[in-house]
Amino acid sequence: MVQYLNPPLDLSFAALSDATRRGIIDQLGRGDASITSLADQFQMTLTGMKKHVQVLERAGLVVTQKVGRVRTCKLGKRGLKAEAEWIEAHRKLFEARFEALDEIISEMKREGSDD
Amino acid sequence: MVQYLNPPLDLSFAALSDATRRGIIDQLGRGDASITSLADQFQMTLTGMKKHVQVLERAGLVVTQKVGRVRTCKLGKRGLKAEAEWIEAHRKLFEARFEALDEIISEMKREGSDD
DNA sequence: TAAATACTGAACCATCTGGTTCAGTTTATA
DNA sequence: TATAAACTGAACCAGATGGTTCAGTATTTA
Repeated sequence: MVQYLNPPLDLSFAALSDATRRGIIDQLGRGDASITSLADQFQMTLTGMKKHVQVLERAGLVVTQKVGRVRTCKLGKRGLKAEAEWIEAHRKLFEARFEALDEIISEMKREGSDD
Repeated sequence: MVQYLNPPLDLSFAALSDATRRGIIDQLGRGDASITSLADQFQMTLTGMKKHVQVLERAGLVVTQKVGRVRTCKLGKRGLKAEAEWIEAHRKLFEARFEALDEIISEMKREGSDD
């Protein structure tokens, strides 16, 4: 058996699998925001929004800081590097597979039906 | 409120959030495989593996075809384009944010403490 | 044609998810 | 100092997830 463990990828892909959370990232790209303002924008309770932000925080995509009674959320420095790398590496795998198929198909066309 | 809906991204990011499923993609990059061979490699019941493959199939990342009693799994033509695009677009957002911060910091250093 | 192989579907299970409400606590503001 | 604002935590809920077992069906193979 082969082991494929990468907890940070698990957490960040899971975080990105929800449209609201992708929207929060979008929003934070336009400027830092409080839990309240995010909750307003996404028409959700404060508690609900807090949970989403926590998911993003555990994935390292967002960092928060509480000053006074306001918790400000911003994009994390960690960014999406690891995710981009996984995706790009595997895009190549996908493409390589199709090239291999294309070769086989061309081969078959050249030789008639074989194998 | 803003609406951020993109069902395919939901499905594919969710599919990618599991290490076993990322491993299956890895494996299919090295060649097509039956449910049985995947179940062996990942030490899982056939039924369990079938579910994982179904998740990947619904996300469009894998296609399968049953010939005789064997179901062969291969990487889907759809690939990871949409996912790569989302990630790249948002990596830029992350970076832009930090550049903005850097500017503010430099500004503050130049002018002493202000604002 | 009998036995083995490969899959499939239903049912179950514990845990996680995406939301809620309600009852606090802490911090500003009038 | 009383009230409002912003958050927090616990508890609940329905439904999804990641696995399992068990009982089939369909297809090879001996």
